[in-house]
Amino acid sequence: MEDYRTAKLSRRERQIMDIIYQHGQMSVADVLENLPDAPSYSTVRALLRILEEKGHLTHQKDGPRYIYRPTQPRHQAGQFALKQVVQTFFDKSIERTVAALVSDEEVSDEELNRLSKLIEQAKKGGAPS
Amino acid sequence: MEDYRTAKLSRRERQIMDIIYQHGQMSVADVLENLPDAPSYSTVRALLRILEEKGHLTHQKDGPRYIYRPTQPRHQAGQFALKQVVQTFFDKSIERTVAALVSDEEVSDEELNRLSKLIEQAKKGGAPS
DNA sequence: TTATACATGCTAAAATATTAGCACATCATC
DNA sequence: GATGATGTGCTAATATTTTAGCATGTATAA
Repeated sequence: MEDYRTAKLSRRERQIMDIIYQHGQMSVADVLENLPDAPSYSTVRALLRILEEKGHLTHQKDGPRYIYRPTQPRHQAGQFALKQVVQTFFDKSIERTVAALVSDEEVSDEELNRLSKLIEQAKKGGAPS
Repeated sequence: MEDYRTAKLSRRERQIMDIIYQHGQMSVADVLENLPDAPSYSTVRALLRILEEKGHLTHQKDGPRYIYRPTQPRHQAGQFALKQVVQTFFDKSIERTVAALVSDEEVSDEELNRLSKLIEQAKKGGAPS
């Protein structure tokens, strides 16, 4: 399976994929609403059709309208996307990436505690170094 | 300042920005080597010129040749890119993002320990919840 | 049932991105 | 200083993306 961001997607196509991944599944009208510099309804439909042809989306019917969703599972696409960011901006270092995550936002102590637990669990469960 | 992934960049333009962010700075030949489905030398030069016009790159001379580097600092671009991935694939949850980071790779215990320290420091130094 | 709103199927025009080619400059080397 | 290798500046053709429009189907409500 391939990262759709590595795939040969055009600007609009990528925008649409991002939006649909964020929301899970969407109708044409939903996509149109969430698309910056929104083009026409026809335009969005054309792009969705192309993305389906390329294998990145499927649709099912919901009454008269189509509901589109990604073919690749969200968690998998997320792993790829994350990996690419880590590689591009953080020298493939998970540590630097996490540092950026906890420094940027105002992360609550509560959330930091949950992160600690998370890492403790990884220590127990994960592969030995 | 804006995320260059949100900006109106074409497929090739984005590829090039990613490659240059990853390496810091590059000559035309360097970019060409690292570009998938490599086009011609002329093509790469044209794209670099466009990216410079759009304000995403600058160049300086290194003897006879141009060395290109991003105008936006890497750490800043990284923050934006990371944020977008967190929003698109992990419901804006830092916790889920970190979970994905430590689950995907074989992360060493050593690295996990460093992560623990990192988070402890964030608890002390960060803004109170 | 019939009119209306809203959906898709298909086609084609317009805009943009992608690419290559030619002319000219610059550096290193003989 | 001539010559070849390797740069850039600029221009134009090609391919792709992006867009809209018209014809047609389908659910809904009067």
